[in-house]
Amino acid sequence: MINPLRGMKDLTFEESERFEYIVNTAATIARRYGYGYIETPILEETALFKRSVGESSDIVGKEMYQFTDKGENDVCMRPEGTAGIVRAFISAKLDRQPVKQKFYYYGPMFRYEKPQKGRLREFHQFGCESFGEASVYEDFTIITMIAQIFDALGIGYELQINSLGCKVCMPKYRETLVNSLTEIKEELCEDCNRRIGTNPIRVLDCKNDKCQALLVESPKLKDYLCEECDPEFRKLKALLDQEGIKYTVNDNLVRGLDYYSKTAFEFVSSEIGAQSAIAGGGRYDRLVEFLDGKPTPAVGFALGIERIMELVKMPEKEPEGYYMGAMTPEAIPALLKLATKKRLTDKVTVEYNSKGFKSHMKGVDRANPRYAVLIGEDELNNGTVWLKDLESKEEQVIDINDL
RNA sequence: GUGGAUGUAGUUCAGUUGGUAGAGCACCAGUUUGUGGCACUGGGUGUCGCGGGUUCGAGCCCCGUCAUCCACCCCA
Repeated sequence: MINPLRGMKDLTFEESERFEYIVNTAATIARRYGYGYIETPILEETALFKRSVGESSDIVGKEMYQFTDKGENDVCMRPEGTAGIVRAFISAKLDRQPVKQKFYYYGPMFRYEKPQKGRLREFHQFGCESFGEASVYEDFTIITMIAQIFDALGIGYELQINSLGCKVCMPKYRETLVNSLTEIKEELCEDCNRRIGTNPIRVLDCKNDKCQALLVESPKLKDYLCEECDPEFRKLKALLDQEGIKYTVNDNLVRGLDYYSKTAFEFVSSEIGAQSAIAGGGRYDRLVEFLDGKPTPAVGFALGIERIMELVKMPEKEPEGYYMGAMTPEAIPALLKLATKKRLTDKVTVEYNSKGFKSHMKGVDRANPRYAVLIGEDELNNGTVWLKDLESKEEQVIDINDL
C-alpha cells in the first residue's frame, strides 16, 4: 500500500468540508474588501524566495523543497505565498501603474519540517496582499478584515501587534542592538550568537529563558521608532481601540520573514497546541523593490487553514435533495431519467441496486435527503412514483411526470 | 535536526508469567418486497507497522527500521 508522504494529508468528508467552508468564508469577506482572486504557480525559481523571505530565515535556510529540474533550473515548491504574488504583480508590470491592487489567494505551501500538531509539510494558506496603499489605515483595515473572518467562523483569538520600523529607524536601532548584544555575547545561546551576525532582530524572539532574562535590558525597538513610524503605530492602536478590537503589543513579535516592516501582527489561539499562530502578516513596503519592481508599498497576511480547521464550528447540515431507489430492476431506467431531470436543480442520490423497502430506507438515512422517491412494481406499471417528504413525514403516490 | 510516547479489525481499544487474537461502535445479511432511525438473530472483515533475532512456541522479550502523535526549534 502506498501512503501519503510524511507530513502530507488527504482531506475527505468532514475535513474537506471544513476546508471549503473556511476558504469560502474568507474569500467572501475578502471580496467585500475589494480583493480579487489571484492564482500563481506552486513551483518558482529558488532565487525568488532567497531574495524575499531571506536566506537567514529557517524557511529558506533548511526547509525548502528545492531541486534542479530537467532544464537545469534551480527551483522550489513555494514555502509561503507572498513572494509569488509579489513576483506576479511585478511580472504583470502592475508596479508601473499608480493603481491600487488587492489580491486574495489560497493553496498549498511546502516546508520540509518535522511534522507535529498544526505543522505539516504540505499545508494550506489563505492570504491577501494589498499593493500601492501606504496608509496605516490599510493596515488597520486588513486587521479588521481578519477579525471579521474569524468572527464569521466562530473562532476566538488573541491579536498581537508590533511595529518593526522602516528604512530610516530600523538601521539605527539595529546598530544599537548589535552593540548591546555583543556585550552580553558570551552568555547568550548558540543560536542567538549566530543571529547577531545574520539577523539580530530575531535574537529578541529567542525562546530560551536564560536569553530572555538577559534581553530584558536590551534596547527596545519602540523607543527607536522614527517620526513617521511612531505616530503611525499610535494611530493604528487608536483605530483598533475605536473599533473595539482587543490586542496586546508584543515587542518581541518580529516575524520570521525578512521582508516585513512597520506594522506586524499575529493572531494566536490557545486551543490548538504549541503551533498557535493562526494568522500572521504585516507591511512590506520594500519587497516589491527588492524583487526589481518600482517601489510600491504593500501590506498582507496569511492564515493557516489546517490550524483553523481544528477550531471552526461547522453549521449544521440541512437535509437536501432526493434519494431515488427501485424495488424492481426494471424500474431503474425510469429512475435514471427522472434523476437527470431533477439534477438540473437539485441534489440527487440514486441507488442502482434494486432492493427491499427497508434497505432503501437505510440508504435514505445515510444520504440525508429531504425527499425519498421509490419505484416498485405497482408504481412502474402505473407510471407513478412513491414520494415521501422526510421532514413532514407525508407521503404520496404521484405521476412520474409531476415530480 | 533533538527528545518522549505510540503502532493489534473500517474505527476506538483490550490482550495476564511467552501457548497461534478479542470487545464496543461501524459495516453486511436476515427477521420484513412496502414504512426508516429501535429491537432481535447471524456474519470477523486481521501481513498484530515492517525486517531480523531469542525460543519447542512471539502480539508480548531483544535489535534494527518505518510511520504516527506530542514537545523543542521554527512558523500559518
